[in-house]
Amino acid sequence: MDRRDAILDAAVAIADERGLDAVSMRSVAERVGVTPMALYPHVGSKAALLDGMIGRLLGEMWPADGLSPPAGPGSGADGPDPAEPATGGPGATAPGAGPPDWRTQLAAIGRAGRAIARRHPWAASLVFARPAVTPDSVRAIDVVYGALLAAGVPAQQVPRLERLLGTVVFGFAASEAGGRFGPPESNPRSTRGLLPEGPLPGHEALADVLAAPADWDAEFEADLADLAEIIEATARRARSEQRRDRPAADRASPG
Amino acid sequence: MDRRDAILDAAVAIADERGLDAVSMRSVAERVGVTPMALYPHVGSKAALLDGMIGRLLGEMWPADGLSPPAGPGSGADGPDPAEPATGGPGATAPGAGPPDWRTQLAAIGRAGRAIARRHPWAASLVFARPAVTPDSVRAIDVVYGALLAAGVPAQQVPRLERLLGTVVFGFAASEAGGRFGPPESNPRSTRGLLPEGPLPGHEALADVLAAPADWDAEFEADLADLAEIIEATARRARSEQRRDRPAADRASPG
DNA sequence: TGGAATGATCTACACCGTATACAATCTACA
DNA sequence: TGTAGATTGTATACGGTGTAGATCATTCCA
Repeated sequence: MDRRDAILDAAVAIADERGLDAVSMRSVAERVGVTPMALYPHVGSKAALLDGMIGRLLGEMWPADGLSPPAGPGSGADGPDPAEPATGGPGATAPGAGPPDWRTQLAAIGRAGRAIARRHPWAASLVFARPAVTPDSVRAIDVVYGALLAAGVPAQQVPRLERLLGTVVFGFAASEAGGRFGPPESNPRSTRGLLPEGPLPGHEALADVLAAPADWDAEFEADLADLAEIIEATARRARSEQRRDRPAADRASPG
Repeated sequence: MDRRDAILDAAVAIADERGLDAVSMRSVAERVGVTPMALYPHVGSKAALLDGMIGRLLGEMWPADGLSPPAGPGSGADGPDPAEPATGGPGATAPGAGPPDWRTQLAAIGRAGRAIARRHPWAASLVFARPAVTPDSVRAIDVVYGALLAAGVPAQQVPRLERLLGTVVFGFAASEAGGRFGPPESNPRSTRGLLPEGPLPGHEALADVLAAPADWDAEFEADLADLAEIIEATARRARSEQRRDRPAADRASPG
């Protein structure tokens, strides 16, 4: 194995076990069995090491060979794969069936993203904190592009919807991991949680709903369904406009 | 002014000027004119200080007096308010007009959130990194609840859609600030950007679109419009189901 | 007037990222 | 086979970090 990969693995393992703050050049070096300064020829800097860590995670999603998804939930990623609601990999297909339709494909990609973020709770916020332009992420984005095009989304809108999808998936995961979604009363470790003084008509009207515990799996699925609805509406709108513009002609690329 | 507020102001100012990494107990203390350890009785710890900073920002959004939005674009938030595309405050109304409809209200809240995140680029990622349950954020959430209820969203779905809205707005802002959206070639500060080896059919099919520069303002507006569409579809669905369940009766609160 | 509480200070500790200088090992070519 | 060059690891050191601990000044209330 490449020395760089060993370093990245050590860093990911430390982050999983003791949190992202525990990832220091010294701790990683110690785990690899080397002096801190020995890491620099391989990773360049601490920031580049963090970049490499998220790249490594996206590598879990699309192992190495291009577009094909992993064979199954335990295909050598990083240990047992607990409690995934639906599919194993981002593009998982029943063997022998045709190519998956864009809905199941996008939903699977979204679920895979959240699954990774749950396995590595430190990752989601990193995705927002630094540009993600590693080869692995480019590959992942390309698959999403393909699914959106297959759904009939016009090319103009595809990059935007890809970004929106990523924002929702990783934003959801980051909120889950960071505690943004947690109710205040479950977080009594500080003097926070004191309510504002003014009236809160919205909260009062929703008292019943807010009292019930939330089901995050269900909420994520509902968000995915809403995103699919957006995609479908966009495709539908494009189809009707195209029909109106050119009733029965071949389409030429504009511009 | 409370000493705590002065500390928070100093921290925010430092983050605005020199980035979040420049916010240290020592730098903040120096700006306040005090020893580092003197901060601890007021803010507790560095983590709590960061919490307080994002609370302070949400305080910009809803100044102090409960639900009423700021009177106009320059109503004393934090100085001049540069380059806002549409409205001034989250609930801005033309004076004398009726209460704003939920669409403009939600759009204004979203724009205000993004505007804050642009003024303080370090903030958006912090929102994801730590739980946001300050009094100010509770107040902000309450306004969103009200708008969603006014749109006709059933109570069951209101908290989820509020979270989805916040995820999209802050996720967009964090991506903008963190560089997740930036094209790789505009980020040449490292040896990243090397493309994967396999084919990228999606990118090839979208070559024209990807070559054009993106308009982030327009993209944000499009995302807001899509969210509004989701909200409307949810409300519409709920109305039709309700009509089917109780053909001509007064509605009683369920549960 | 006398505690007690609060706020601020000083010192110190363990840790951080990494610049710099140097030694060891491996590679490629004469 | 010998040697130059590159690559990889080490040792040391510097300036920075958050904060525990002890101490001192001020202020407020009994």
